[in-house]
Amino acid sequence: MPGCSTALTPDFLDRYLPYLLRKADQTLSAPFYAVLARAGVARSEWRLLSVLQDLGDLRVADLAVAALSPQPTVTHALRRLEDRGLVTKTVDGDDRRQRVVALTPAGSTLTSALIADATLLEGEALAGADGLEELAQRLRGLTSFLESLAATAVDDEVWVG
Amino acid sequence: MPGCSTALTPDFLDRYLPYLLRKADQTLSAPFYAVLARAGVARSEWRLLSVLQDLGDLRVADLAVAALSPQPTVTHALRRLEDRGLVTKTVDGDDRRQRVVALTPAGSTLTSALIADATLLEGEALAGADGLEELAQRLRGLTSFLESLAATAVDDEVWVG
DNA sequence: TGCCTATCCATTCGTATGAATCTATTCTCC
DNA sequence: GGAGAATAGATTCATACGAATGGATAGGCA
Repeated sequence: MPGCSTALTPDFLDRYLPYLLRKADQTLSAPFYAVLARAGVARSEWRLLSVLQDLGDLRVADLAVAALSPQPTVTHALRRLEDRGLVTKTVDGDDRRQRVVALTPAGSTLTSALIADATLLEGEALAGADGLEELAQRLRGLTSFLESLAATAVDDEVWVG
Repeated sequence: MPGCSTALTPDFLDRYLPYLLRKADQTLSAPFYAVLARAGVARSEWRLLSVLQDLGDLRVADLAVAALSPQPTVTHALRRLEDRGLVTKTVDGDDRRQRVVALTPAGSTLTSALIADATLLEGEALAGADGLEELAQRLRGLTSFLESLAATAVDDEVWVG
């Protein structure tokens, strides 16, 4: 008999934080993904647009970090957004390797509308849920805790290996 | 001058729960993704394997729901896993449209090892962080809250539209 | 200055993805 | 029991993805 019908690791997922985080994200984001589809904006593109609107002009590398995306994915998405006239890329004056990415007025208008929709939908979905600010605070805290660990680990590598 | 150098929606992302959830997930999961890459297991495949190990044999549709993946993505990934001898698909006796997916012994062994690694890495990363059980509890609560809302909305559609 | 290394971003290229669609099977109701 | 609706999952196909790599520029050092 190939296969085992009994779970050998019961409740692993229910305690595994990445699974819980992803599930909460998907459940919460699902309605907004429909908005994005109607606007013809891919999720990877939305991440770039929202970061640019939030943080202002950025270099490609910083954009990749902030948008939680690999750099080639960012470059590909930027080309699509540039073709649609939503962003511009200009060579940095000081360091000509760098490209500064900026929203165009059209891009900013579209992104503002999307952010408004996202905020509205999030508000609707979370109306009645409590302790959200604390949840957000815990998530920020967890992430910065993990990032500081990673930074330490990198330093160790430099010293040891 | 195309582009606006000032952020028009400052701190949107820092308050937007899906962004915080995704960022926490990626930061926490990064080390394990390296393990997966070494094992030659794609993330979409890992999600299927871990669900099967956790919940036991499942139909394709249930697997898609539990793995948070679209059904065609699941079917594609299952073919790859079947080719590698890690899962089997058998036609259900009662309803011959349904396929029951099960881990093979090899699949179960591999998945157990991956889950052990995931658990270990998670433990290392989170050592020193506190309030994790409460965070997990809040995430489970948030997700089930959102799911119950969605169920209500669907019911409303049935009654109204 | 000239060379070596590091960094930034673009490009290549094979693979994964998922919306739309199709086939097979089951259910419903007359 | 037969027609039509509903459901499970496979397939198609255009596109996105991202690991690996390349080309261009900058920085460090003899």
